[in-house]
This record gives sequence, structure tokens and C-alpha cells, in this order.
Amino acid sequence: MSIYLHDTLRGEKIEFEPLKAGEVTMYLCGPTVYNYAHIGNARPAVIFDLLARLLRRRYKLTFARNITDVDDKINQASIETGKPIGEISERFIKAYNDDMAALGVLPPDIEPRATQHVDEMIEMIVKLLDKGCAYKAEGHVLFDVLADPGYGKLSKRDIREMIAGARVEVAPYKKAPQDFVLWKPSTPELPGWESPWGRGRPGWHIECSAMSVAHLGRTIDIHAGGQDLVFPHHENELAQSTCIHDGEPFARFWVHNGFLSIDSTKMSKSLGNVLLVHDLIKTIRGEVIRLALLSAHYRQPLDWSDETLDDAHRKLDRLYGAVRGIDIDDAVRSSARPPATFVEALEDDLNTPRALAGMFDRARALNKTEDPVERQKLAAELLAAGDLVGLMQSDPEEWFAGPDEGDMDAAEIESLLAQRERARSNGDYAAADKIRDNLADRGITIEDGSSGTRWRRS
RNA sequence: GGCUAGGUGGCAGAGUGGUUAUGCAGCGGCCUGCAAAGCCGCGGACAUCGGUUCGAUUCCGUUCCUAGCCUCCA
Repeated sequence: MSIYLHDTLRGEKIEFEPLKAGEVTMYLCGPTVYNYAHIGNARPAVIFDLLARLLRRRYKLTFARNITDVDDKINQASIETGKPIGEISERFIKAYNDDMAALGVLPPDIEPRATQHVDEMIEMIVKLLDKGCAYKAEGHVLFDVLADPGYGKLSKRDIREMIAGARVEVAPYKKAPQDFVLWKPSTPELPGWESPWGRGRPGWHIECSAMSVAHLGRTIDIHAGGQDLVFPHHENELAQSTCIHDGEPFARFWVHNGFLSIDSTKMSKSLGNVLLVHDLIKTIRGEVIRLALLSAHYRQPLDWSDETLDDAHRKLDRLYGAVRGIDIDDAVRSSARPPATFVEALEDDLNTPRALAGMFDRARALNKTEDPVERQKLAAELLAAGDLVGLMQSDPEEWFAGPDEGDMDAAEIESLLAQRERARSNGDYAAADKIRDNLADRGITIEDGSSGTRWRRS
């Protein structure tokens, strides 16, 4: 069984083979660091973290996720707050990495920053001018989309139709409305770099072309991002890189995740429904968010609501419940492999719902069997599956004990349970049930079992 | 208007040309002092209209609906 991925350019699921045997290069468009990441930003981060984990099982992966730290939105934030640009970007780079870490996202191998690659961008723009793919106009350098016969093939658009149907105000110096800025002049108060065209700053798209070739080479195996980047961002990257490299393929697989909506509506600042990961993780455990993000197939739209989170929480309750109280030998744990059907589901274009279903099947088998050796083996395999998808990373007891800031601490709960146990052994079930009801009112559910009474926060 | 992706049981969400998704919820049973957790079983679905086929939820086309993109955006 191989890994299969849906390629946006070819429009179908295709067996993945790296260009160079045994080695894979992957580039993900990362954050523009002018604010905290919202839950929609987290979806590609989590999904492609999972893809990276999956690829590492088979290949030597080099995974780059860039940081856009030169952008007009950052400039705007600087003007609004009066803080230097570098301070803003540093702050949000750290916040981004902390927030993603809370969701179980492992760091990429390389995290290149746009500001560290301006020289390469300038070199690329010079080449684009030389090759006739770009032109200068009023201090700007623009990419000439009509010079690229393949323009539009990634997003499946007909450039001529788009020109005819254009309804946006077009800058007068553009030859075609879709021509995009490679370089633009900066005023003295804006960040800028010296260039053959005067002091200025790069357009957005050129940075990814420059950073991917700098770190991963001319042809990368996988280029990933959100669906909304297909046009214009990735279409433009593709056009630039293809022109500069004389038609050499830029990315062999284009992989895009679907959009996330909030309560069935688009997340937008004007609606005030932007959910920041930074805020969510204050009250919701990262694993719950991660599972919620993986509960739908990555190319499908995902609607985010309180129910999505409740659902994810209950799923984790079930998974943790299956492994709770099982003492797994270290050797068994470390030698366990995730179930084959589980891995196959993931390798089939990252079918996380099917993979998760496989984990639940494993959980049921585990709950069913009495044999201690078998139980250890199944539990270890379930945890190995969890390791691969970045779930079930806590101790089950910690999971059920819940966050520390509950309104009762563990000692108080244990003391009440001891009282209840005395009442039960005296046959005073009325008193025992009263204690249980009181605990339930405060969010504590108890379970009497053969090995004593367990509790959890619900 | 154009492009792309979808419309699956109460909800979420996979998949398949003829046979169980899975989780939650519901119903019945087992277990339990009673619960909870767990186990067993049950019901309930493939938007619409046509076509292809021995047979379609699955393939093809129509209609309706939804989302995203077409402008900064994961």
C-alpha cells in the first residue's frame, strides 16, 4: 500500500512517489504574523502536521513552513499600536508556535522568514524581467500573466474570461487586471530594501517561490495550504517559479484543505465570530480541538460549533476510558504498532474519519476482552495509533481528573467518596446516593467498579 | 454571472454498483443495591427527476439547494 494524495492541479487522488527516492520535500504556507492565529488557521497547521508525521514513517522528510513577516497588515498593526514592526512579528511568531504546540503540532524542520530572503526575491524578480514574464510600471514590478500560457491551470480559470468579467478597480499601470505585484515602492516610514527599482518591498507571492527554492529546491514534492490560497496565491507562485526555472515543475503535488465555518457562517471580523486559538485553549484542552479539526476529512468543509467540541470531548472520553486502568509494560508499549487498517486509512488521502473509526473499533475490542495480555497489547496498539495522529497524549487519569481549576479538588472528592463507601457498606443507600447526587451537581461522575470507585469531571 | 467542491439515518461523519462505517443521541437486554462506565441487540439514510444496469445511495445527465473562490484571507 502506498500513500495517496489528492492533487489540486490534476484534480484527482494520485499515488504519491517522491521525486528523489526515500526523500520528501514539503512546503506549507504559514501565518502572516500580525495577530493571533484563529481556528481556521489551525486547520491546515494540524492537518499538514499529520501529513508530516505520516510521511516521516516512510521517508526522510524536509518540511518547511514559512512565516510572512513583511506585509501591509503588519505595517498597519504597527501604525495602530505604535510598536515597531519587528516587535509585532516576534510576538506573534512566538504566540503562533505556542498555540500550535498546544494543539499537538510539531515544529517543522525549517521555519523561513520572508524578511530573511529579500535578496533572493530581488534576484528572482530580475530574472523574471529578463525572461519577459514581468514588467516595470510606475516604480512597481508586475508579473505579466498574459506572458504565461499556462496561467490559470491550477485554479482552473480562464484568464481571458476573467479579464472580461473583471469587476474590481484595476490599477491603471497594470497591463491585465490579474497582473500581480512583485515589488512595490516604500515610503520612508515603511519597511523597505534597496533594489534595482529603488527602495521598496516585495509583493506577497514572490516570498514563497523564493523560500521554497532556497530551502527545498526547484521542484518540491508537496505544496500545501488552505483552499483559499489556490487563487491567487498558489497560481501566482506557480507562474513565477515555472517562468524562472524554464518550465521545470514547481510542485509535484498540490494539497489543499477545505474551509472552516463557525455555526454555519463564514468566520469574519465584521461578524465578530473569529475564534482565536489563543483564547480557546484557555478553557478547552488542545487535544479536544485537535480531534475536532480531524473529525472531518481535510478536503471537506468543517463547521465549528459548541457541538463539534462536545462531540470531540466525548470521543476522547471513550478512547481514554478504554485504556484507563491498564498497566502496560514498557516493552509492550514501545514495540506496539498502530493497527494496519488505521494506517491505511490515513495513507489513503488522509482519511481521518475512517482512521478514527478504526481507533474506536480497537477500543471496543479492548473493552470486550478480559484477557490481561490481550488487553495490554490492544491498549498499546491504540496508544500507538494515538501517537501517530497526536491524540491520547495524556495520562488517562489526568484526562478524567480534568483541569485543576475545577471547583472541587481531588482530595475533597476522595473524602466524599470514602464517606459514601462507608454508607454503602452499612447499607445506607439513601445517604450514599445523596453524596453521589451532590457530586453530580458539581460535575463529578462516579463509576463503581470491581477495583473500587473511580470518578471523572464531565 | 463564472469556476470548484458538496448534498448520507435525530446530529456529526466515512464509504460502497448487490452484504456492519464509526461517534453521540434513542429503544430493549446484560452487569450494578440503584446508577455510571462497559458489553450484546434493535430501529432509522443515501436531495430531486430521468438514464445506463439483472440490480444504483454508489456511474451518467437534469433540477433544486449549500459552501468556498473570482478582492486581503488557512
